[in-house]
Amino acid sequence: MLKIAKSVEYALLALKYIHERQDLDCVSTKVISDSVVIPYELLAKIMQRLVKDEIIISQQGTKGGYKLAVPPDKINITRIINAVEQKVQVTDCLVETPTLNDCKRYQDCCLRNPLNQIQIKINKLFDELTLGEIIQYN
Amino acid sequence: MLKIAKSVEYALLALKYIHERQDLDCVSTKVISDSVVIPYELLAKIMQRLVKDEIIISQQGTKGGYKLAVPPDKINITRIINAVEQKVQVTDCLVETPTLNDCKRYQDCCLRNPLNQIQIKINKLFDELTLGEIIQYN
DNA sequence: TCATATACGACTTAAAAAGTCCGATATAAA
DNA sequence: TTTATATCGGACTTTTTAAGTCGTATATGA
Repeated sequence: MLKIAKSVEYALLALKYIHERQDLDCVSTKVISDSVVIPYELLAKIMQRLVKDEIIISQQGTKGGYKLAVPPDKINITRIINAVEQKVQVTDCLVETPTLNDCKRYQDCCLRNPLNQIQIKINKLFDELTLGEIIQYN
Repeated sequence: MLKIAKSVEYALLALKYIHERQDLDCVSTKVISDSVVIPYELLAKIMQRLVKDEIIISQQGTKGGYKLAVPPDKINITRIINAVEQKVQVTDCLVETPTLNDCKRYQDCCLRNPLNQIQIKINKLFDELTLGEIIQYN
């Protein structure tokens, strides 16, 4: 439990790789997937999500690829997570106005409140961590 | 991603229920599963794990059941989580001396270090939260 | 116009979580 | 001492989610 999705790890690794190759105009999915060892098709999908969220900029066609849209220390991990994953919750019933569908015992669920506190604190951890801090290792 | 296992939620709910029924000598799995609405067989397994970790005390046979082994504010959530779940890690490769089996890119994995920092902070959140604090709601 | 890219959706497979079943042992009470 | 009601413990099945794959369309530099 409490596991970070592979797609988030792959996104971080790919973003690091792109940053290291700033000298190049852009880096292709193929090159990244070969270098970092990430399944090509999967990485391709992740890259597209990062483009949508304007974390990277794409260049289509031959000699195409991606480059960072923002310097690494201006991007926090929350933004990357949200770009790549949809369900990022400690428990399912942490929605504004839960119904029986979201929380079987929503009328007197003693867990929702404290778990929400946990959720807020975990979110804060990722808010305060930037891509720049991650990629400084190694 | 980052989801808390149902078994942990069930454990917390069950422990709360037992605490509320301190007046009784002990509470059976049947009564808890009916009251809190948790699948009986699943809860039975969870209760056994809580016994093994000496969070609750069991009384076998007719009129048997469980009671808390310790007051709720003396049990932190980490202990409950560890009793009930085995794999509680942000990423798989957070082991002492990772091999290629644990981490495909362990030789120059730039993620292990920062993710471990995250792991430590999340662990701290659960260390500092007691069952007493959880069950005070509602 | 061709080779090499990204874009996007649908699909399949694999792994993990959740839930079930079964046979055993313990024990209070009839 | 028998019976009903519990816990105990492992194996198993089902469901859900995550991970990975495939196919087709579009863009673009050489």
